[in-house]
Amino acid sequence: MTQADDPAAQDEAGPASLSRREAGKAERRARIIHAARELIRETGNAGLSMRVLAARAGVSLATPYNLFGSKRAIVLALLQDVRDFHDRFAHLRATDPLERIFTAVDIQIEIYLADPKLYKTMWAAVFDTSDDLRATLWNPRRDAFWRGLIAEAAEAGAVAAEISQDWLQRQLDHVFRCIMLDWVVGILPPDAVAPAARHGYALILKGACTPEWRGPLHARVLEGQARLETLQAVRAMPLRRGDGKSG
Amino acid sequence: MTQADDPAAQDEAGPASLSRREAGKAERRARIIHAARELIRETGNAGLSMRVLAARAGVSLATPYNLFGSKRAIVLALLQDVRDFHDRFAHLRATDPLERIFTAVDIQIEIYLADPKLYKTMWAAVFDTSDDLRATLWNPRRDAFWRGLIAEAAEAGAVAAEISQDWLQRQLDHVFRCIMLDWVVGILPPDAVAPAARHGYALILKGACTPEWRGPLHARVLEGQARLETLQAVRAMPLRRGDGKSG
DNA sequence: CTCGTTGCTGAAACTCGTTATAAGAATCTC
DNA sequence: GAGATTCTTATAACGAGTTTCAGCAACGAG
Repeated sequence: MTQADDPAAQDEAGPASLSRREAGKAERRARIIHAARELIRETGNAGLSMRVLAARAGVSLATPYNLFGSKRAIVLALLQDVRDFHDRFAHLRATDPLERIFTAVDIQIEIYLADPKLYKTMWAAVFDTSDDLRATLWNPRRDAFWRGLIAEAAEAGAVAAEISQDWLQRQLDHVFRCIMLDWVVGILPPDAVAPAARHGYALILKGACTPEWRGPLHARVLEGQARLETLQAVRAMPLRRGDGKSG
Repeated sequence: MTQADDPAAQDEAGPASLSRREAGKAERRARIIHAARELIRETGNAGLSMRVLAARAGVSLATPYNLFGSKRAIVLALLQDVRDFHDRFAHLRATDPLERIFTAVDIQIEIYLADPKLYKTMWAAVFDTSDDLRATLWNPRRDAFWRGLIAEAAEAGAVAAEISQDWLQRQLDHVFRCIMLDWVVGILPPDAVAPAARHGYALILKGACTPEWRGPLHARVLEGQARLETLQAVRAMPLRRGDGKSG
């Protein structure tokens, strides 16, 4: 749907300065990434074996290891170009600084849920504790983005001055990550992801806000609860199995 | 499938009621669990291979798979007997219903941090998304315990009536789990785990509490921040400076 | 005691991620 | 263009988790 095969999307600077050797490597890298995305989309998490990936990318088995280091690094490399998110967020104008935070969360979740096979695999790689690749994910840009949103909210007087913005962001991130994890393993159904995230964010932000913002945030908490309960009620309804897919 | 549902398999209190066959299985199970704990304590996460484990437990390689199903199931089985926690918590008397919640968190963290090798491995297994074993961890007892604490707090008028206790508990759990994850992968140093958890819990509970409890919870948020900043300051201090407690 | 069942053993095999190694091709340097 | 460097390729191998299967010992019931 997005730029699935866009090899030029990853080099941001000097295209002419690349030696031929480096250009070859970059092209092989792109082929591997492309093949990985395809394979994950086709067969899901389990379908991505390094041997199949190498064959699909038209390289030897050793090459992905030379260029990326490990399978997990390849999967995490897919996460890099989520700049789609920043584009979509840049187009957004909201006066309410807290509204901006909630919208950012929504956009992010929408992107992930639109391609479950791919992003479930990627988030599973995020929660992999085996090797030491967290620096890849702890993107400074991503961090800076959220910290900026919180700083804006603080400047607007929504977040209390004595609250540590760094730790506020971390706690929000905890909620987000665990909700993603629950989605990946199937505890949380897709349509509950956004409400659950909004509920958690509202709860934490309500704990960190100035008195005059308590009302709106409390309303958001209740709204999140209401949506979640509606979903659970629908799901608990047993016999209403009217999802006959014809064709 | 075969057995797979033997609720009190590890309980050695009732030997008479078990048939000899079941007793043998239970004893093998216990040996495997024991060997697993030993091996993890000795060599850490990576040192636990199924072949070594089987040899140490004095069983064949196939037996752990017969009795548990997978390596991950064995590691998660270690998590079952944290009844140590319930014992320690039962001895505790606190009038403040929120104080009880924070103390429960502290006790739990204390148990985990006291045996890092073992519990880092176990928590890593919790975050493993490969197979479908979440039911093992989503212990109904554990859930009921926390839900009970929150219900007590609600009865005492600390948690607002219109707040969903189920989702409040889930959001608290999100913070707890992600903090554990950050500890496992090394993002969060051991001495920051408890303050970070208290900070997150205070923030969320403050977002869910009744007006009269805002003050104490706000104080807890600030206290958590202060402890975290102290730790960061200590850590940022280069070591050539006299580290001793200069009076 | 006898027979059928249960389930462990031992060994082999399979898949997967990862590494090692030798050979050879492409690229850079002069 | 010749030599040196760098990287890919092909293939084998290792160790890991997991499965399979024949053989056999222990167990439960009659």
